[in-house]
Amino acid sequence: MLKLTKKADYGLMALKYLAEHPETPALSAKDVADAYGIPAQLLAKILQRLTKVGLLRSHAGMNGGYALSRDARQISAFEVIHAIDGPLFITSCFKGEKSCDLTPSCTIKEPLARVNETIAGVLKSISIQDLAEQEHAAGKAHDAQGLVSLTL
Amino acid sequence: MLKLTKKADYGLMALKYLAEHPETPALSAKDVADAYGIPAQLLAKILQRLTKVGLLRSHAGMNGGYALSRDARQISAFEVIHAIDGPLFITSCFKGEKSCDLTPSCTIKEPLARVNETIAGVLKSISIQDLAEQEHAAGKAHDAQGLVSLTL
DNA sequence: ATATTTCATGCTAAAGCTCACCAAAAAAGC
DNA sequence: GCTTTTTTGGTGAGCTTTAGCATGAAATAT
Repeated sequence: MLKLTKKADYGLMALKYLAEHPETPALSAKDVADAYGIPAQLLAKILQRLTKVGLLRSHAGMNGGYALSRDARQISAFEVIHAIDGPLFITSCFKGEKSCDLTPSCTIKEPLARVNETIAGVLKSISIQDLAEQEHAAGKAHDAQGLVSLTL
Repeated sequence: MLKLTKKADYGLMALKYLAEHPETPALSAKDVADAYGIPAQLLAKILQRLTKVGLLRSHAGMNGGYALSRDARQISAFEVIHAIDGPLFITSCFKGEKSCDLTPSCTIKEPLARVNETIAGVLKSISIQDLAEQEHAAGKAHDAQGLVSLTL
């Protein structure tokens, strides 16, 4: 449980791949799909969505493809996940703005909302660049330390 | 996305309700279901599972029902969620022990595993007692502060 | 014994996710 | 201008998960 969808995984992988190849002006959806062995059609849709929200810049035609619209350091994992999977709510209660449909007694959501914000904060603190660096510097101890406080 | 199931919600609500009524020796599934307006049959299954993992103690027969097997302070939200929804994995990659099925190139899972542990840590730091107190002391500033560190 | 309640299954809809197919528009190269 | 490459958009089928219901068996207090 509490896992994100394959779409989000694919999206993160694709952005990481783009971040690792800054020299090429654009990479096609098929290039990325082949590199990771993920379904091309599905990845295409994902990249389209990421383009629509402004994380990617698309270029049609030959030698076209996708490229990051910002520096990899400026794109958080949270943005990617949010763009693909929608708003993240840990409780299945609030599906929008209003609270529980029939149960006004869902007294759980308040404390869990804090948890929600904490998780969001963690994901916001991780950039695509972090994901890309992870591979090159596998096992290398990293000095950067994100501290997240949770107040109940 | 990234939301837990209604079952987990119901489970947390039920345990919180039990924690709020320590005077009664046992509460039936129907009592809890009626109190929150959640389907009784579904809640029964959830409580059965929580009993099986040892979080609850069941008592059959008349005036029977369920009761916490430990102090509410000793039961974490993580245990409840884990018991109901199974192990929490943020990536859809590792479905067990082995990594990605066809893609050995899922270079995302390592950094996300850290996120996973962080979230688990947050959930472990929250007890049923915390949930129960939340209602009585709504708006009251709480001194306890759980600190979770995330090292990328 | 009997009524009440938990326990243990199995089953059926409903929803979401994954993935594939197809046609159309855009841009570059010949 | 035509072809090729690539994005864009719609649609639908197969699958898994989830939510909820129904039913019967075991346990227990009165």
